[in-house]
Amino acid sequence: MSTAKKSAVSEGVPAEDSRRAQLLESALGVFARFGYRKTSMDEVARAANVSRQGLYLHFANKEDLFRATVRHTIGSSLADAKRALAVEGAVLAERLRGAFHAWVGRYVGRFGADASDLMQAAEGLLGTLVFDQEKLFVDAVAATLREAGLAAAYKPAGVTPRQLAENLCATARGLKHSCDTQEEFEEAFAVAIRITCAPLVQD
Amino acid sequence: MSTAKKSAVSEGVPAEDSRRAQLLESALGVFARFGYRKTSMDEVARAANVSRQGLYLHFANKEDLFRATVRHTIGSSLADAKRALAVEGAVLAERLRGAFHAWVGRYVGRFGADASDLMQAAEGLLGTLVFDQEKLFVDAVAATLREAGLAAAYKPAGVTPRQLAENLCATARGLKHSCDTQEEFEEAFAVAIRITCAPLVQD
DNA sequence: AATTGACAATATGGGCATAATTTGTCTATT
DNA sequence: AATAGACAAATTATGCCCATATTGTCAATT
Repeated sequence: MSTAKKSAVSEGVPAEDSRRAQLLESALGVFARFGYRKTSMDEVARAANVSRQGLYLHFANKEDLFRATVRHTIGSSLADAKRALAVEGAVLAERLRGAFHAWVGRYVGRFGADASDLMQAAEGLLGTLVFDQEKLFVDAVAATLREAGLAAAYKPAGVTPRQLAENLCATARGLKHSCDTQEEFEEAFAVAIRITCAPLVQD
Repeated sequence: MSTAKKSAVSEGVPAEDSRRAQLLESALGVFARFGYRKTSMDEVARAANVSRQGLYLHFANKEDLFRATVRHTIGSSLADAKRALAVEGAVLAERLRGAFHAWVGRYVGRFGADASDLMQAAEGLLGTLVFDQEKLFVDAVAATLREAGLAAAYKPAGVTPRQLAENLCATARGLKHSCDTQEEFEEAFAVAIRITCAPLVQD
């Protein structure tokens, strides 16, 4: 569907797509601060250093902009998370740290009080996409835990890798609500990882 | 301060205090469903099967009723939790299950959409009481974990009993937000306990 | 100790007109 | 490809009035 121009650059990424990505990053910042309802196209345009009409040149309307923002954000979050999980030569704990940083930690402390309508808007405009992507994230974490040998370590306790992954997600969710800053979150979640990976520590 | 009447009963609990406790239990149900703002004294009175004036006979006003409700609820939650942690002849996992049931699980699924102002009201009318009690809960859990020998098991991983306790609290917080029913919460938290207690399982 | 009925003072919610903002779409221009 | 200016339509915020609900406190009663 996308009009594939010939302006492909060294990286293999069309210039227009990286431009679009810049706009979406700016939009994410504004949506996170003000929520869907209280975010105006003008505010997004100013945050992205473009004119309001420049926004409409890339996105049909506010709904379209929001859909694209969520898709881009959650898509790159999942991609970054999977990349972190696959890093060669890193111990499990470090890979988990990177994955959960990409998936949640990166966004802790960036949401304002009016942002409580974001989930509702996302569900209304994108259906089960967020939920689906979250399931894929859990899948990826569970697979990594299994390959790292945690399945055997937790077998006696009757806990599956999937349950370990879901438990880490639940902990991250809780910390997201109780931590004010990103640093606080990362530090507390590092503990959660040490706890989960404890059976791997040779003593 | 309390006018100690001579109507002490078999249990050693004055009849008026158990009456008061009944009123507070009813009040908790209403506050949980409707929040502080949208709860009326009339609603509480009807839920407790007393007249509205009967309520004012026990509590000076709505603020007083709310303060007493929060104090009673959080106080008995902490007491029940400590009791569960001290149960003789129960394994650690079972004691933790009881403690977190008394502290959080018991209340999962009982809060309505309008209840989001409860924390704010509690902070405004009771200061740091809720926060303080939560700290005491963490202390109690941490002490139990230490006595159960988890400190030694997690020493190699560099995790203290207090960090284990705080991590369990974070997980409980996350599950509270993602679980719709109490059963769902208890089941998921049982997994969290198995993970935390895994080092104790002899294999 | 608790209930009923009643009361004034206050708080809250709905409706409505108006002002202000925002949206989406034009043009003309660089 | 992007900007600026302008525009009508739609949405949202604001102030006000009024009806209703709620609060806190009476006195009378069981």
